[in-house]
Amino acid sequence: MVRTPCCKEEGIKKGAWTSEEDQKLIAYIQRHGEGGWRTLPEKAGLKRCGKSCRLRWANYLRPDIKRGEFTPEEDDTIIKLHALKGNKWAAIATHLAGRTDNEIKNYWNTNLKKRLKQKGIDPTTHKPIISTGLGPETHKFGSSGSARVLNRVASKYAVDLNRDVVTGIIIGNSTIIANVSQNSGEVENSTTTLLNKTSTSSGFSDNCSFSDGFTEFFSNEEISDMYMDVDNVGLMEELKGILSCESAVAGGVKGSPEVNVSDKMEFLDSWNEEDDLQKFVSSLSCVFV
DNA sequence: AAGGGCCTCAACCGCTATAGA
DNA sequence: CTCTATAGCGGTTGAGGCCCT
Repeated sequence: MVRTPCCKEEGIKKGAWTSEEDQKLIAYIQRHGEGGWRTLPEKAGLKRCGKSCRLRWANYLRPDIKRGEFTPEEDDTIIKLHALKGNKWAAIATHLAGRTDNEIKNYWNTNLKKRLKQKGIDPTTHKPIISTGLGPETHKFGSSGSARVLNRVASKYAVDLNRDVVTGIIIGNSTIIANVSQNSGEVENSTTTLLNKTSTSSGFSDNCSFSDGFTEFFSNEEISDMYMDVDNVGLMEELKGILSCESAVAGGVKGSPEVNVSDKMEFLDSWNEEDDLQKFVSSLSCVFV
């Protein structure tokens, strides 16, 4: 099979952009907006292929691009999101305002990957590289587990997850959860319990495993494919595990009432029928949409 | 000062996804 | 439904700068 070349024309320039070329591209986009990359070079008077123009604009010339060093907070977010999504640089970039996928990818490959290795963490699996001899230390009921259960419930009852809340759970950002929680009106105890747990659990601590493939968080179809055959027993067990986890500390979500362990267990004891799960889904007003 | 090795990051390449005819 | 053009993504490359000997 013969591939269609990216740039048909001869005499197309490659390599580093000159400031003159940059100015031409900026001026053209300011006048006509983004898009139409195929025809843009000719119209803008550039001897470049459209793809090259798009990349130059997206990765370097766009006015909203943030320059300079990555902050520790950004580092943290990238590591967490990489554990969650893998090498989905564009998806990761959507969580870092002003940073491009290319920039994040380069930064990961040149800095963060090494840093994780130095800490004894496999940058691909985000698990410790050196075995303790006692088997892998993973948190069954960390935030990843909580989010996984939400996925399973969502897929079973064909509802969509509120991405903001789930993202908050995944990256351990209680502010996101709290904001959405407060905006969604009254939140029942079950929601509060789960959010308290998920927002204050070990989350992305060193021994928390993220090898479960959480890219599915953001597509209900993907979730369904993976979890359609999950039975209620498994769901109930995981939910019970999350809600009864001893390390859970209530009060992680601002403005949420604290929930004590006996409350949780009383709540769980009543969960024996399929429609209890359905009630659970409808009660999680700020998680499911 | 020279040059070799390493690192960074902009840019390219190949592929897939998507829209529209 | 099929085909084609275009956009977008992720992996890879290579120029240039820096550091060390």
